[in-house]
Amino acid sequence: MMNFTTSEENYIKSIYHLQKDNDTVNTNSLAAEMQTSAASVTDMLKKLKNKKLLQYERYRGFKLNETGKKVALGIVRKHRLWEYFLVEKLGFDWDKVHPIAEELEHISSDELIKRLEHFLGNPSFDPHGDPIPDRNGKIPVIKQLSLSAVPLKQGVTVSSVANQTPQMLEMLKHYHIGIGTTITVTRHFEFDGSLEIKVLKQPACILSEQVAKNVFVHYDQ
Amino acid sequence: MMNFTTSEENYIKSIYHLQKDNDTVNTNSLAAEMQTSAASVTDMLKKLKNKKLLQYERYRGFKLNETGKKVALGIVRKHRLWEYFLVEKLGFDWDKVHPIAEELEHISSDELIKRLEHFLGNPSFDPHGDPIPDRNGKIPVIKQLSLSAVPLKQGVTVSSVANQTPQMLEMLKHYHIGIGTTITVTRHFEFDGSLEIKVLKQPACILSEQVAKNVFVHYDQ
DNA sequence: TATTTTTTTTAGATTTGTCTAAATTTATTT
DNA sequence: AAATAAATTTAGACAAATCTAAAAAAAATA
Repeated sequence: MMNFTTSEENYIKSIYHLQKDNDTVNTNSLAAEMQTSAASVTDMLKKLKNKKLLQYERYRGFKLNETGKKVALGIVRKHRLWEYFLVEKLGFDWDKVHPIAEELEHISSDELIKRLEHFLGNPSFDPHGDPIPDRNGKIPVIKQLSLSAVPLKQGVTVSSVANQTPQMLEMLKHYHIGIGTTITVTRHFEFDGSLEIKVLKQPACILSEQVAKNVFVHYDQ
Repeated sequence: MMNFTTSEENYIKSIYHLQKDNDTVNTNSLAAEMQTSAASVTDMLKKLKNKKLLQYERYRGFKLNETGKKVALGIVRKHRLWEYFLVEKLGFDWDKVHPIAEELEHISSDELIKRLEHFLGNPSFDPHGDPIPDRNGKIPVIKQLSLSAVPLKQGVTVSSVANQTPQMLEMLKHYHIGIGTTITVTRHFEFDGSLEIKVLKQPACILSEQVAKNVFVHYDQ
């Protein structure tokens, strides 16, 4: 496989996250995402097109092709394995690991990642509940729904968090909500969509609809 | 503390290794060490002098000042902690970890290194027997001597290896010699300075003087 | 000591990734 | 459909890290 600079890898990763369900990405949104200028994005798009990682017609937007997606998945895989390491082995709080994993994901050795994965016990999900692609880019899936859609008195387990800003993670930590936390929704307030929930060993508390929409869960069995 | 680019850090580290006992370093030897041109070295020296990390008068050689040495020790510390991690936790052979640690040593988080050190059990020596500086740059010392200077029939333990080229490490692996290996010198051939040695559970073998000089040991007690 | 050799530095380019400002293309609104 | 606004690209510049070739300084030698 080819080698990429840290900067190229960061662009590839951001495009991957923006295009999600295969939507075409536009220059300004990538520039905003990466906190850079539209001109810089255009410059990099030319390079990545030359390296045959994306479809791109000027003024027409762009998206990663199959090769580009594979590269992106490799980076995402490294990022999430390192996050798992930082939380599970080094004891970091889950809301502190992102910037460190942003650096570690660019370490190039494949052998390192293979061994790290094995050392960690081949985890399928990172500390935020995001799936870790396997060596072939295959992503594990679980059936999950937003906490805001959960029926009353139904025990559910938190499986991932959509908005992963430090602000959100800090807030969830305050409510003692993390991946694996078991939650029961006790009331649903029609007025503003807020929820009263119960976490084991914690007093009942109220979550705004905005928060609840970003917390994803699966049913306990 | 200040931040440095990967390139600056690599120069600082190489100067540190070359100046050893505080000798002045010259441009060509640093260029050779870093496999770059003398002109590039001069360029970088100007930058590092501006950042007040070294004494440098043109045409007169250079050496790290106290600030520079502290920075260097920080990088060496990270390198050796990562090597320890790679060997002890991920199961790498000791002759394979250097290039990976060269990348990992530039990851910037201090908190990461603090936690990594604790996770590893605060090791004092890396897998090649080199001392790991502590958070304040203090380096642990042990009394050691070259295997070539060990008296006959005296049990000694390998504590470090001076020449760490892949070739040397490969060779020692072949002889089943590593850090912590117990060795007894059984004969000393005057003719070429070679040694006959005995490693536990291994047949006796002959080491050239060149190899023996690079293997450092301490007495068992 | 004068000359030659070696070492080091400077001068001027090159590549990568970035920028601002201007030009161009596309989209939106009267 | 013109005119205006928004999005995108191009042009030209800059900083970092590197290079080669030429110049300058120091060291070695005759």
